[in-house]
Amino acid sequence: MKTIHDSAQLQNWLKRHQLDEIFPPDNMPKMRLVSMEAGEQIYQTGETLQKVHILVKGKLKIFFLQEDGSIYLIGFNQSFAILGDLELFEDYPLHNEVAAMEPSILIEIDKEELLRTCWDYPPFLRFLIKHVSQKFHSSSVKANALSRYPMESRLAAYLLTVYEEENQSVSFVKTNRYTDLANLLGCSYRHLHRTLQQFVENGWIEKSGRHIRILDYAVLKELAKDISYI
Amino acid sequence: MKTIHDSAQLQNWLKRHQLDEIFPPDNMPKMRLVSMEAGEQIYQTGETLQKVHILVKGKLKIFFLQEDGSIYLIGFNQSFAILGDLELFEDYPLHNEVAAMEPSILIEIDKEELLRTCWDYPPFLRFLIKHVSQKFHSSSVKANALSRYPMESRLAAYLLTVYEEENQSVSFVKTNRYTDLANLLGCSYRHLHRTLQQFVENGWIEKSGRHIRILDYAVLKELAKDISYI
DNA sequence: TCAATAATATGACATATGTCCTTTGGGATG
DNA sequence: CATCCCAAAGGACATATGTCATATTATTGA
Repeated sequence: MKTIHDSAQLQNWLKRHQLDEIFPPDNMPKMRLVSMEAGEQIYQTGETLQKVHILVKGKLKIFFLQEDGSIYLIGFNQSFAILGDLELFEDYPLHNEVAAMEPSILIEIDKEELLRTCWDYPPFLRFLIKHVSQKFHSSSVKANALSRYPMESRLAAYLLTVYEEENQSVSFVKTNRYTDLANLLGCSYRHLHRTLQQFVENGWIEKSGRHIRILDYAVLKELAKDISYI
Repeated sequence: MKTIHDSAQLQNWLKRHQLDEIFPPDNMPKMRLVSMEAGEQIYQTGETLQKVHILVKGKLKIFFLQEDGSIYLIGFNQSFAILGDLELFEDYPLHNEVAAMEPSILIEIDKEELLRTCWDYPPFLRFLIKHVSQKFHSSSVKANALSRYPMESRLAAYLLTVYEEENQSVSFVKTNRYTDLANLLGCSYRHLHRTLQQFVENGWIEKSGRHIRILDYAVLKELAKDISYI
């Protein structure tokens, strides 16, 4: 993560996402513009929140890291998102790990600084409420969907999401270790494998090592129902 | 739901739960104190939020009602809780149904009134953020737990929760139609029945019609792991 | 390059859960 | 009281998913 020393650009981003409206003009918190390269990660697991980040450009992947090291995909953030909003007023230990999927630009604000300047600024507080409410809503809808569909559907949904979000151009889904994918989908490695193989046998995907090519987009879409990892 | 015309008592509740601190003293929203009898329900499903309620005394049961009529238990609220906080700034159609489990007292505030008076009042906004964040957190922890344990555990957790929350004195769990319970637990009627029967065979519960008596509290507790419906 | 290690691939079997169908019992209703 | 109906109870079987063991392949480090 590198700091971009360019206050004009910072102003630009603030304007573009109407962030200038949520901070008190006469008491702006100090912020830094930072860039992340594709693949770069912010590790925060276990600690308490120190900095709040606002994604203004690029795409992020959000993980949930468990004690045993296994990883769950939570979702993707694109163009605009806030990281750390939930933990701003409540000191939960962080569980999320964030990785940039493409070169991304974020605004970084120190938590204490943000609280000091915006503690009493209603537009900021309303902004926060809106975002947390939205997160809550989409997360419960997602959780509900995830828990009631079979692996087949969840896998289809996952493949489509990653395919669409990550590298449509290549029409390949690159996975990490399949063990991680299994954890992410909430099933055993064995079962993931079985299901993948079944997809291959049905001609829906093509698989070589950790590369998966989507062959029948429509069928997967049908299988995925309304599940979405976004 | 009956209105309690007693402004002294209202003041009393506001003080007791430190609610006087979250409303602007010079611009208090109009509120009504209302009482609910045990068993009484507030139907809100499908509509958009009109009123916000703050539970100040008693106990509430929160359900989620689906289009097909099936009902899912979301949890219980006791002594103090806010209903409608999520929908205050975002117009989601309501899905929750609320029933009083014992005589309860709530403060009722019209949504528009609340927004008009507190829109710019930071203490109220911060109060809201805190509560929504907490809800979010506990709900994702719960969802995670629920999705990864077998029915046996979820059933045990459910029985214990209802037992503890609802009528410990009688040591009976009264259920509604078992079909509803099955939906609530996210399984088929058949499977619920099978699992209940297995509990009976193991001597953990005693079952006659829709009454279930808990016999082995400890074993169920062990089974329930960290699942909680509260 | 080769051995050591980690990850993938797969078979066999057990368990969890769903679907379908039939029977039974209790309460509502005429 | 007889009848009807809904929900409970349960049998039979199918499918989804997990566990364990083992073989195969890829990766890495000396």
